[in-house]
Parts: sequence; C-alpha cells; structure tokens
Amino acid sequence: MTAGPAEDTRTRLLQTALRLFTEHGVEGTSLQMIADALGITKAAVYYHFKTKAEITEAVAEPGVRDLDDLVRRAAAQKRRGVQVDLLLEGFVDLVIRHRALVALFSSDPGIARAIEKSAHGGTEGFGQALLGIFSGPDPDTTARVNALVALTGIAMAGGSPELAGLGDEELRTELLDVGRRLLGRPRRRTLTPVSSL
Amino acid sequence: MTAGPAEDTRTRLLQTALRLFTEHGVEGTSLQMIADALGITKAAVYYHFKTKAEITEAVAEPGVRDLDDLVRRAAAQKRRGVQVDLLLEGFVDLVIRHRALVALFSSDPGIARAIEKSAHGGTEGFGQALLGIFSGPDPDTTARVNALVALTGIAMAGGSPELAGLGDEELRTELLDVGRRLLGRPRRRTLTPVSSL
DNA sequence: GTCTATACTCTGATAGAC
DNA sequence: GTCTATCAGAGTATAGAC
Repeated sequence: MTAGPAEDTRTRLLQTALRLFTEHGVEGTSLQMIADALGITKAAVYYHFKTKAEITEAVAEPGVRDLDDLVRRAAAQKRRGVQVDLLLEGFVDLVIRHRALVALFSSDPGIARAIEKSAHGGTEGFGQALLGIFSGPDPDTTARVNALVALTGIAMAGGSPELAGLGDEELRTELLDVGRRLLGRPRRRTLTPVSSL
Repeated sequence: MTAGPAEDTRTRLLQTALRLFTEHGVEGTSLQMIADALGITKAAVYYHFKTKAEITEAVAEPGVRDLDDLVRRAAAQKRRGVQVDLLLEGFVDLVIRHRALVALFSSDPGIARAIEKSAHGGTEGFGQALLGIFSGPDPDTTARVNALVALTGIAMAGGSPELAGLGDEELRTELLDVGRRLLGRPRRRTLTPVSSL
C-alpha cells in the first residue's frame, strides 16, 4: 500500500503483464517475457509474485474488487426492481471501465479461474450471486436463460474487439438497453455517469 | 477415414482428450495425462497428432464442420428474414448438439483459436460471417450489439453448467425465444427437430 | 528488501530403435 | 504403432550478493 521503489516495480510488472496478456494471452505469456520486458530476471519476478497464478489474480484484482462491491451493494437493496436496475447499471459501467480486462477475462480461462478463486472470499463463485439477482427468487426456466444471456452477452459484447471502436457513452446506452430488454426492466434514461461506481 | 486398429486408438484418444479438456481445461491437460489415461506413452500420442494444437482442432472439428455448413447454407438464402431464421435455428440446434464442446469452446482460448484457424478455409474467422448475417447489411450500432449479445449469449448460456440439467427440447425453445427477441424476429412455433441439421 | 545465479521438475516436441 | 532417449523451454524454488 505504501509507495516506494518496490511498489514501483510491482506496479510496472502488473501493467506489463496486462499488456502482454492482452497481446499473447495468459498462456502465451511466459514469466521470461515479462522479465525481459522489464529488464529484470525471471527470479526477480518470482520475488514479487510466488506463482504465475498470483500475477493473473493481481492483474484481475481491480475488476474483481469492483464487481464484488457491486454485488454487495445490489444485494443490500430491498426492492427487487431497484436491485436489478442497480446491478445492471453497475455491471455495464464495470464492463466499460475495465474493457481491457473484460476482453481478457472473456476469452481466457486463466483469468476466469483466477477471478472465481480470489473473489467473494469464499467457495462460491459470485457469478452465482449475479445470476441470482438477475433471475430473481424462484425463477422459471425463461428467467434463468434470460439472466444468463444478459450477463454473458453484456460481458462478451463489451469486451469484444468488434465494439472496441465505440465510445464509452454509446456502448453504455446500448448495453443498458439490451440488458433491460432481456431482464424485463422498463427502458429509461439514466443520469448515472460512468465514473459514479 | 478407414476403420481399423489405428483409427481406434485415434478415436479413443480424441474421446479421452475431450473428457480431460472438459475436466481440466485445455491448458490444464498435458499430453502425459492423455497418454496415461490411454495406457500409452507421450511419444505414442505424437504418432497420431504432430502437435497438441492438432488434438484440440480434431476435438473441435465436428462442431466446426457443422457451423461451417450452417453458415454456408444461411448465406445461400436470398431473403434476409429467411437467412436470419435459418441461421438462428441452426445455431441453437448446433449449440445443443455439441453442448460439451460449446462449454469448452466458450471458456477456453485454446479451443477458440483452434476453431478460428481451422474453419472457413481462410484467413477470416467465421464469427464475422455469423455476425454479418445476424446484424444485417449496413447495421447501426444497436443492431450490431444485439447480434453480438445474441450470438455470444446463446453460446455461453447453452454451454453453461447452469443449464446443463435442462432437456434439449426445453433449452432449444428458450434459446430460440431469446434469440428471436434480440434479433427482432417474430416468435413462432417451429417444427424443425433438433436432429434435422 | 531487492535482485541474480543456479538448478530442479515437468511440459511439448523430435529422433531413432523395435 | 509404440517405445526409449533426449531436447529446449516452461514454471517453480532456493541460496546468496548487495
């Protein structure tokens, strides 16, 4: 948490790792590549992170943290409509804010597993928690399918290179629209800015 | 293509590989694990496939082949409505028929890359082709987002363990419904059976 | 506390004997 | 068609320089 030369190397390492992961995938990025890019040795990398998995977890951590916060905040709401709206808007904002990470996560099991492990402080993946709120209590099959398609579709579309050229605001409006349609929420203008989460 | 003892080992190898890939992911499955499960050595595996990537491609091949056929058949249709309906129904059927494969492909870049390489006989991934038909000519942003969400959502939901307990017919109905909703196609009863593709 | 040197095991992959 | 032997490179690990 404190600043300093050590923290600096650690930070540079994570930035470099994210870049290399994005370019070559997690599997396709070796510790040697990271070390070379930083001008240090493989063993030096190992000093900062005991395993490669620890690096992927640290890279994903900002997104995981935001997602975890979001789920807690949504779960704390009493009315289901508010719960769903808050979760949907928060999720869309999160996908946009962490676009690079989401793109990586959407197409790489290394990151996906890191997220499931590190998050929610427990055994259960919090994909379950998201789905539970989106599909509601005692959901029928249709509700479950719609919730799943909304969740995965928003994440995949948001991370897709296909839409990488879209601006944040436009992408946000589109993803919210499609999410509301799938979840049966009324379409409305929301004034919540992207930076509010 | 001919039957025989060689083909038998090859077949067993691919079955075993799919099972292990599903359990541990592509990256998490070593050639040694495959060899051990078959009671042969790693080098024997290399007799049947020159690289590990060749194994993942061969595992994915049945699904890739069906998808390729589907895209060609859809592209051959003249009217856009027919194109979209045929592609949607075919895609849903395909996801259901190759559930295990889709689950793997949805969460593993090893398989995803194998598919993009081996398919459509060329440089361009045929995810583009699917998207092109779904989003239509000169699509606006909304159409592109809806097509992306439909495509990825159907694949991810169909391959999700969350819906693994659903029967083929029920899953088919649900995925078709959500797909039609996203693509703006009229909901209708279709009599095309799963086995018709 | 930060890093280098070195080495160990396992992976994907190749060559050649049977 | 399968084996043994071997390889370079991966992730992991420790000892020790500074």
